[in-house]
Amino acid sequence: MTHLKLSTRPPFSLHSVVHSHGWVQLAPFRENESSSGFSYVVQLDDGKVTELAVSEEPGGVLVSSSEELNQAEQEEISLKIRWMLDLDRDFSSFYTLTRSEPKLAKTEGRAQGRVLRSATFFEDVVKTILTTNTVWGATRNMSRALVEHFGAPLLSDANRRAFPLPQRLALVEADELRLKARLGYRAPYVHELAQRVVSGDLDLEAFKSSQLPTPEFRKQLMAIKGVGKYASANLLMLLGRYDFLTIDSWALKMVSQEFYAGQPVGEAEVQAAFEKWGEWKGLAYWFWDWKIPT
DNA sequence: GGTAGACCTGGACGC
DNA sequence: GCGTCCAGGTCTACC
Repeated sequence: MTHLKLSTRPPFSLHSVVHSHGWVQLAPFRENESSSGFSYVVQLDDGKVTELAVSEEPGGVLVSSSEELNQAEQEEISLKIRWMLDLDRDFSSFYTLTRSEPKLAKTEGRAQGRVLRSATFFEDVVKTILTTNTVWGATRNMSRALVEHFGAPLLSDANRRAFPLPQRLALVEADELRLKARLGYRAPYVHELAQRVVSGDLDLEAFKSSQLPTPEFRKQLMAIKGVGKYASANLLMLLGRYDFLTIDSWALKMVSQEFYAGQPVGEAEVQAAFEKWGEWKGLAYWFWDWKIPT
């Protein structure tokens, strides 16, 4: 077992990152309620599969690997966890704005802002496609089935597997994805995505550091089959681009209830409601203290 | 550019 | 237990 300690920019709360959205419920994540952290099975560049247990400690997080790691593997894990938890981002200007908004009054105290990501952007794109046009339970089932059938196993426990690499999914027929992972009509989208990544046609990991303006970047995301308006906005959030809102049916319902007395609203009204938040509008929307309709 | 219909799964509901 | 209906985004064909 190898332990790594990673520092973070304060304020930081691992609990807030883990509960920022539902990703921790999707395999190969597993929530650890006793430590307010999580575990995650990952396949490293050299092929090694290890399970990481992540918990909070003063000044940062502790990462415990189930396998012994050499220096290069430790550095790879550090980079992955820093990305997954967005440890280096500065949220101070967002918190300055939230201090004058009662609906976001608790955000700074809870250190909310960081959004949990998967280790690779490929994994996040696939999972986002799995959230479209379905209920959350089905998304969880599809993600779990992908991992169970196509993920690389831990040497010590074949029941724990990493999220499948694009190389693996590119070799699987779309029909097999449909049948075994119950992906339905999404199967050819995931299959084509994996093939494009493997062929070099699409460098998804480079998206993490793209400098393109958000509107153009969004067009790139929407060029991926299966990624439309909602999915692209969700992926922009995951990449730390908060100047674009995730508008889905839930957003329309919430904004209608919160700002328009229950009257039907469209995308324009949702955008208008959060326009003043500028580069932080996605986060303001995400952590807003909504009035949940009864 | 806008719109209608198909795609697929799982939950809710009625019988 | 079985059948039916519906919600949930995106794509494609068509206008």
